[in-house]
Amino acid sequence: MTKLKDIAARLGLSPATVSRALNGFPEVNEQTRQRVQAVARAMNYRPNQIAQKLVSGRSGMIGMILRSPVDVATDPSFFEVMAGLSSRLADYDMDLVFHASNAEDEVAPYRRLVAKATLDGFILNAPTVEDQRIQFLTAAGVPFVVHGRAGLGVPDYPFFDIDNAALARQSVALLHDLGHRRIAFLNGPANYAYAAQRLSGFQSALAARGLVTPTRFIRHDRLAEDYGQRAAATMLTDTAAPTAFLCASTLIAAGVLRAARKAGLSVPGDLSVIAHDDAIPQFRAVNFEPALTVTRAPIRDACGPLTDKMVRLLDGAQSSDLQTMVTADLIVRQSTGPVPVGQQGGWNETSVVAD
Amino acid sequence: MTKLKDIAARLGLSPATVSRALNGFPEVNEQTRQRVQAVARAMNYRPNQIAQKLVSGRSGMIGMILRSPVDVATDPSFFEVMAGLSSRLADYDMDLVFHASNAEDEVAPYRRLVAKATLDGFILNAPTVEDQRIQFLTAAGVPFVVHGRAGLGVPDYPFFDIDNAALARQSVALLHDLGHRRIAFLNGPANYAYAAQRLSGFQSALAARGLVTPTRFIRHDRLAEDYGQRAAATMLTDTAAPTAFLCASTLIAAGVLRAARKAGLSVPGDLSVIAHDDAIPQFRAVNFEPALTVTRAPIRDACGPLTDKMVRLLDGAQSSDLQTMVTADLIVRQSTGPVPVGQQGGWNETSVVAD
DNA sequence: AGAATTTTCTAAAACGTTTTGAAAATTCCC
DNA sequence: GGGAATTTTCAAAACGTTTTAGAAAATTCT
Repeated sequence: MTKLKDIAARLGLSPATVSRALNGFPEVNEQTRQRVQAVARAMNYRPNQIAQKLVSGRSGMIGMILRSPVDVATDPSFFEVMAGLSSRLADYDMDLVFHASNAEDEVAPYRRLVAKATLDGFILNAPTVEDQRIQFLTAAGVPFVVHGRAGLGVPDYPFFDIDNAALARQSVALLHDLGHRRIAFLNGPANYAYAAQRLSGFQSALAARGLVTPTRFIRHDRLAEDYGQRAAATMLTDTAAPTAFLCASTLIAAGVLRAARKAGLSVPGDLSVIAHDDAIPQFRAVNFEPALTVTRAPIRDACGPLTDKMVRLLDGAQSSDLQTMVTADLIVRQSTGPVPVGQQGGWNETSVVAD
Repeated sequence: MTKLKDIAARLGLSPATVSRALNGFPEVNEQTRQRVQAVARAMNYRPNQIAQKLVSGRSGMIGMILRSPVDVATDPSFFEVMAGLSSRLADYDMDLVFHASNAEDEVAPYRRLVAKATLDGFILNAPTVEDQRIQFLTAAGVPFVVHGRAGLGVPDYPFFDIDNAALARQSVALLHDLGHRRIAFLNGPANYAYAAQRLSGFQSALAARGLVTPTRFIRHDRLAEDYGQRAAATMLTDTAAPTAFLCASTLIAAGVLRAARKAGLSVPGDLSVIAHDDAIPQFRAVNFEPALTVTRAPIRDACGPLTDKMVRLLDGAQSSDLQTMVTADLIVRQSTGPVPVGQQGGWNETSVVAD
C-alpha cells in the first residue's frame, strides 16, 4: 500500500502539500498539483480511510437496523431502500452498516450502537405513530434521518416522506368523481404513521364530500395478499357492499382482485380498485389483470434524498432545511370505473344504505 | 468522550498501562487492573474503534454484496443470512457492511471495494458452479468465506455448506423405498452450485437403484411457487406422469401441491411430494396442507459457523481447517406415501413406461 | 547485603491522514 | 532594487489507540 509519505518522498514534497494537492485545496500550485496527481495515479495511491476517519472524527458509517420479525413481515420495502441507500452512500465514500435485532425492545440496538459511538448516524424506516427510536435518538443527540415521519404534522427532524394524507384524498376524489359513494379502505397496520396519515386523509376527503364509511369497512393489517382477499371477501357479502376499494398496497389489491373474481364480480364493471404503489420491482401494478389504478411513489426515489439529507445533516445543516414531502402520482389504469347503476347509494352513520 | 489518557491522568498511570490493564495483558498488577477497570467503568470509557483499527490495520468490517436483481428474486435466504451474520459479528465487535450492485458484471463491486481496501473480508452467498467472485477474490488474496461452495468437490477456501448431493440421495431413497420409480425433480437454477450438487446426488441415487428420470422431468428454475405449479401441471398430464416430486424448496412444493389439487390428485394418496426446507420463517413447511416431508437444514445455522470461520481466517487460520459440510435432517411428514397401485412402473431411457 | 531476576510500569514510536502556524518563494508596486 | 503583498510550501502537531524498548521497582537468590 502506497501512502502519502511515499508520494511526498518521490516528489521531494511534504505530505502536507501532497494531501492538499489531492484534496483540491486552492493554495497549491496548479503545476505541482498535476505532478502530484500523476504520481498518485502511477503509484495507485488509495487514501487509508481509517486514518482519514481518525482525524476527521467521522466514521463514514451510517447504520440501519432491521426490526427482525416486524420489518421482514411487514415492510417489503426495507431491503429495497437499503439497496438504494448503499449505492448512494457509496458515492460519498460512506458505508451502510446493517444490524438486525429481534429484541422486543426496539430501542435496545440503538442504545448499544450509540454507546459504541462508531456510527455517524442512523437512517430509520417505517416510523410508528409515536416512534420510540426517534424519541431515543433525539434525546441522545445522535444524527438521524427518517424515511417517513411520525405523527400527522411536520416534525422537527430531517425526513423524506410522501404526502400520505393527500394520496388518500386523491384516491377518494377519483372514486367519488366516478360516482362511488361506498368506499372501503384496506389500510396498513394501525400503529404505523403512514397508515394514520392515510386514514386521516381518507376521513377528511370523505367528510369534505359528505360521505361516510362505517368502521367495519376500514381495516388495518399487514400488507399481504391474503389480508386483501379475506377482508374483501367478507365485505363483499355485506348487504351494502362497497363499490370501491382503496388499498394500502398493490399486494392487498391483488387479494381484493382475487376475492372479486371468486365472487363473480368484474373489475372495474362491478367493483373499482385503487391502490398505493411503492413500485417495488417484484409486484408490478401494470401487470395486474386488469392493470391497476394507483397512486404511485417509487420507494427508490427516497434513497437519493435520504442520503443527501444525512450528508448535509452531518455537515451541520439545520433539520428544518432537510425535510421533504412529495406527492404521489395518480395513475389511472383499468381497475377503476364508474359506479355500477343501482349502487350509487352511500352509507350513512349507522351504515344503512340510503339510495 | 473519555479517552485512555483521561483515565491514565486520573490514576497517575501511563496510557500504556491502562491499555494493557483493560486488554487483559498479564504484565500488569492485578490490583492496579482492578483500579483501572473501576475508573474506566466510572468514566464510561469506550475505546475509539477507529483508533484501534488504525493501529491494528484491521477495519473490523466485513462486506456482503447483494447482486441486485439476481439475488432478490432468486435467493430469499439472502437477508435471513445477513440478519444472522450481523448479530454474530456484533459479538466480535465487527460490523457487516452492505452493498448492492445492479451491475451486469458481478465482480465489479468487489473490485471497487478491494481497491478501497477498507474491508477486512467478504462473505459470499449462493455461489455459481464457476463463481467469478470467488476466482477474483482468490486471485486478489482477499479473505473471504463462502456460504455454500462452487463445484462438486471440496474447494480450497473456507466455506459452510450443506451436503446437497446427500440430501438429494436421501430424498430419492425415501421415495424409492416407498415404491416410487417415477420421480421428477424440480431443481433450482442450473447455474447455482447447490443445484448442480443436488442434481449429481439425484442422478447417482437413481443409478444406484436402477432408476431413470427422463430429462423432461428434471427442471431448473427460480425457487418460486408458480414455477412449481406450472412445471408440475404439465408433467402431470404426461401419459407416464411422475408419482413423486422432489422440490428444491418448500415454495416450489407449494406450487406442486396447488397443481395436484387442481388436477384432482390427492397428496400423498396419488402423489408424493418432498422438498428441501431452508427453514425460512415466512414459509413454514409444517403448516402446509398436508404437512410437508422435507430434508431440513435451517439456513440460520450457517451464520454462527460463517462468522467463526471469518474471524479465524483473519487470525491466520488455514483455509483447510475452515471447511464445514453438514447433512440435512430428513423429516417425514404427511406429503409422502406409498406409490399408488398400478403406478409402480418406472421410466426407461426412452421414457416409455415398463410396468 | 549485593547481584540477579522478575514484576510492573513508562516514554516514545507507530498507524496514515489532515490541519495549524510559520517559513520560503514568488510576484507586485513604486 | 527594495519592501510589501501574495502565493506556495513545509515542519510539526493532532486524532486515540497499541506496541516496542527499556527503566524502575520489587522480589528472589546466594
